[in-house]
Amino acid sequence: MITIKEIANRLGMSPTTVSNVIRGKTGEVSPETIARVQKFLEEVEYVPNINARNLAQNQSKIIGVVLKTVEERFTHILADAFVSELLGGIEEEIRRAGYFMMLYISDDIAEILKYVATWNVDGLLLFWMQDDDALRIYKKYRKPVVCVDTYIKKETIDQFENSFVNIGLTDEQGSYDAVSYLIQAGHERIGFLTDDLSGVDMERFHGYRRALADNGIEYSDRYMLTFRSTKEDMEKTLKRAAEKAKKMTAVFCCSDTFAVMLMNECFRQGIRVPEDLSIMGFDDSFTGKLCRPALSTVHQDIAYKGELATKTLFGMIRGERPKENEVILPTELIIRESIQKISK
Amino acid sequence: MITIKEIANRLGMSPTTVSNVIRGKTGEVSPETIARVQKFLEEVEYVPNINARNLAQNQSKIIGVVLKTVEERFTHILADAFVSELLGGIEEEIRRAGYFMMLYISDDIAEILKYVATWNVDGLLLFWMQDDDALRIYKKYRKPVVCVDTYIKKETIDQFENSFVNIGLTDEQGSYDAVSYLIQAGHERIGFLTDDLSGVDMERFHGYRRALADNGIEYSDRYMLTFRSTKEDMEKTLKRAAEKAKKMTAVFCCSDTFAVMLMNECFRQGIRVPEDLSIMGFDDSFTGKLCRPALSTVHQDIAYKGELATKTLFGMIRGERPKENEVILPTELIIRESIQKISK
DNA sequence: TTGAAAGCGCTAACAA
DNA sequence: TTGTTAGCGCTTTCAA
Repeated sequence: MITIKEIANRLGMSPTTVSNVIRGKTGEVSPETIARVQKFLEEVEYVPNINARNLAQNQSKIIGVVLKTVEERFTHILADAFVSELLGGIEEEIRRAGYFMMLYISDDIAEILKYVATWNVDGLLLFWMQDDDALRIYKKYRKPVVCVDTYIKKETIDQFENSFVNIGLTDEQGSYDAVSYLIQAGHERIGFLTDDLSGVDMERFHGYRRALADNGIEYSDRYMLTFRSTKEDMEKTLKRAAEKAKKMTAVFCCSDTFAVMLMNECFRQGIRVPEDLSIMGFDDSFTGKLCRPALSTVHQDIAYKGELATKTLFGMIRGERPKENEVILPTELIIRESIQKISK
Repeated sequence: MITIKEIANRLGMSPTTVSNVIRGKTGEVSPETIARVQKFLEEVEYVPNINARNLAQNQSKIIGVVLKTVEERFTHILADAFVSELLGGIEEEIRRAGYFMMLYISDDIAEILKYVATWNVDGLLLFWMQDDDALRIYKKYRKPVVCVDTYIKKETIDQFENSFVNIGLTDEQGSYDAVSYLIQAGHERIGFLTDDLSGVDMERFHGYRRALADNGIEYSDRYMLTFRSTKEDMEKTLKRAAEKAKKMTAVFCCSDTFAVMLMNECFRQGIRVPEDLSIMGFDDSFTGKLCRPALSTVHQDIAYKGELATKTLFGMIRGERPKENEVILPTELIIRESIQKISK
């Protein structure tokens, strides 16, 4: 690969001039020189060494995308429909901005911080962070960060010195709407399916509880259906959840992925959907759109969420202070076939 | 961020010594020094600047993953179930090896080459390349490359100087098996659904043709069902494909994604699956596993394919010459519910 | 308008 | 066993 120095030699000028042309600092270069250099650059197909540039400029043109995963997850996190749709939106925005995406997947915040520092990443996209994790990252990192689907305490936000930004969703309301619909349809024994009752799922749980309460239905722990989504436990706990669900008439699931998995487990166990059990999902991801019976779910625009988060991040990188520290995207209830009206 | 030089100053020793400790070149350093340095490194939480290291060593610790996409694809390529499962396998292997993954998505080989050169990527994973594209990349790049699902001409292989490696599949046989099964089940008017009749799909088409021929069924163009998978055309051409399929009793699809989309379009148009139309997929991806009626399909181990490709690449990076320039992974026919036996 | 020179943080050849 | 020094390719300040 040819270097600037070499080009300068061959053209009989200084590296500075060549560099100036390359970087479009053309105010300081005469038109003829510009033309000569540009012509030559094309001839030799010059490609800059980004490591050298980054070192000199103390930047990286990399956006770090941080996915906290659990060890031994039942499938790789990238294979999840929700995640991959989200990443699609993000990748496209990053590419459009002339940046590069680097994925940091780990269950260990310290490790992620190490990667981010070592690559000198220009901006960070954080997903589903727990309270202190986002703050820990920010405290060390001190460059633009945008969170997605992150609920943190008021006190924690204050420590962010006005630079906490989250792209969220009307999780509570979305789940409230969905569960209310189930209740309108005659259901009372409504399960709640999750694998980790925190963050987003906790909000959805609140919505679920509120809908029950508003309709005078008493909540009971028996309605909690919980997966352990490791390779080892998934099958077992899925099976158990479906069995437990036999005592109910409907289940609200915290994601379409889970809803569809439950649906399939039901088929396996001879539980008919929706005749024996109504199922409601959340996300309206690709998976959910294509299953049968078609899944009723809480729609969100997944790819747009990723796009918006990325755009917001680039705004901050350009030095714009975000107007608000939270953007809450809407949800919409979509009714398809997986829910049956029943008479009490 | 603290630098090696700074550390050396504070410890009253030379940068070389510190660097040697960091890189585990401990043969040349006394135990006491090692201990002192290591203790200090932890104290100050030293993180190397990877740009500087890469510049000095002329490497990058990056594996480039090249996905050639079409402009205005109907969904982002990352959102495809097959792609995301594959990437899952790859990402995990790359991470395990202590490398980093960078995605290069473009419809333009020249652009991809630019990225690869600019980042000085240590190895390249190429997918579904057309004949000359893989060669063009290799010719310029001249570092380890592993292709996945790439069919190229014999002459082209020769130009690779023994360093062409492909991880492939028994595409032709897999499709032959599937279509043969359909024929055994009494089908004769069997459609073939693809969006781009080249590479992998072309092989599958060969298998389809061979199965027809072996059973004395004449092929006709009328059986070709073709999507145009851009945002604009997808819906329209999907609709048309389903309509065309009304004249058939079965359709073999080149991917589960397409199979499931067709299935849904059928529901929309009131075509019952499998009563009116049997559908066979290919890949056995997550999407296909969860739809109803459960999809009959040609199974392949997608994540493993990614893993194997990545492992092979790392072998080459370590300087091992690959034993063979092609590994062909097996397929297996999986019969679920989307196919109906019919009497002729 | 152009060029010389220092420096980004690290590695590596060589000397001590 | 440790240190000196040059250099990776680029940017940037400052002088010409």
